[in-house]
Amino acid sequence: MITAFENYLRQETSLSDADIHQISSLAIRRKLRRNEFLFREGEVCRHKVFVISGLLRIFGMTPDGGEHILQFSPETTWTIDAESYDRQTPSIYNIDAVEPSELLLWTKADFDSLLTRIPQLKKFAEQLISGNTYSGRRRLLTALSATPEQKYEDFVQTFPRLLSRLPLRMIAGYLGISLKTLNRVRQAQLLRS
Amino acid sequence: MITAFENYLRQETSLSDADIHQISSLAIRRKLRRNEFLFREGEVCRHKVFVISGLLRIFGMTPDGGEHILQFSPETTWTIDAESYDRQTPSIYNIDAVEPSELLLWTKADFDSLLTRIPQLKKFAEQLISGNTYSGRRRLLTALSATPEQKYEDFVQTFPRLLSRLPLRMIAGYLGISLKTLNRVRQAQLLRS
DNA sequence: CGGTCTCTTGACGGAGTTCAAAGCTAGTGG
DNA sequence: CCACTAGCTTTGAACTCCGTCAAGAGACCG
Repeated sequence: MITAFENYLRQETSLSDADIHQISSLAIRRKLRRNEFLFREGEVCRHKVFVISGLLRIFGMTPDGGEHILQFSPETTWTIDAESYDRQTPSIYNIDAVEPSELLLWTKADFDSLLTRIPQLKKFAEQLISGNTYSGRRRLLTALSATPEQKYEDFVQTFPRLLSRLPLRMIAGYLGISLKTLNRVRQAQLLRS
Repeated sequence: MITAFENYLRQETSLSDADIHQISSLAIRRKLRRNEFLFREGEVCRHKVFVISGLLRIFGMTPDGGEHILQFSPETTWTIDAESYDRQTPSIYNIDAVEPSELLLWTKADFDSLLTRIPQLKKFAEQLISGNTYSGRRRLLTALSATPEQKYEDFVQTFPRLLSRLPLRMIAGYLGISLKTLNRVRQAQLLRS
């Protein structure tokens, strides 16, 4: 469990074993069942979250119950509502588990102290945040300009691994199209091949 | 011109006059005419940009010539393709001037050295970047979930000052709807009041 | 003063949404 | 481990709303 996280750090960073140990020693373990919420809109996001196994999603809800998904977080990725976490203000998003998941959590206080003590960790964290910002921007452009076909094609290219793990209605909720349209697109794609 | 920038820094930060002077002494002045490009997709974004006066936009182009606008930058704001700037890779976006504009530019080398020399500037820059990321995320949610009416209403609330300065086709390009639909929405809104 | 860009409007076509029903799958609980 | 059920997928029909095409009037700039 924890070793999965430590291996991840060894692979992705050049942190020392001592540092890695220090980081994971402050982690809180947590499991989520399928469909269980990590937190709901209105609450404050109090933890950094690393997904060891499983799959989370962060999404917003419309008054009529529609779910619009901003991001999926499969194993060996981080997730969080950065805005709520940084400012400690109520979040407008929800996070729940698409699959049964194992998580590591850090309180903001703990993680902040790690960031000051381990500059290399800070640099790594900043890289991750930047990458997230960039892909968010690309995604906004796609949302504004692409047809449903292009959106789906884009999704398949970007997340081939997730395709089989997600209910179609979530893919639709991620792409911002209706389930019906998603089916049409997939139908058309089958005929082409 | 430059004083406008220095006043901005005095107001928004607690930087010393010496620091402020150091920052502005490395700035390059630049003017853009209406519709003039700051850079085009395929080029590398080599400068930090502060808008003293005027109005810029950053946008992506579709093969058929459609312009999809990611962000407007009026006076006393910063703009940039962060992804291209940070990694020094070709950008997929364009930046041009909606109005005649006066800019300050810093090369990446110069600005990086300022960031190391003036920690407070670094902190300020990080705040700006975060804020940008957060609003980008909120915007993605809107793009995915809102109706044209809601998108327009949202725009009016968020940028009341920009409304009269922008051609309608750019507002449409920002909201991801057609000019025709935008007109319909505005028509309906007139009738309601 | 000419020309380009902008805004507005109309008609039309079609793509996407909504509603509904049916069969199937997979997760749950006994 | 099996049976049941809730949820998922697929499909159809009808409709709505948005986009495309087109034309004309007006505003602004050079």
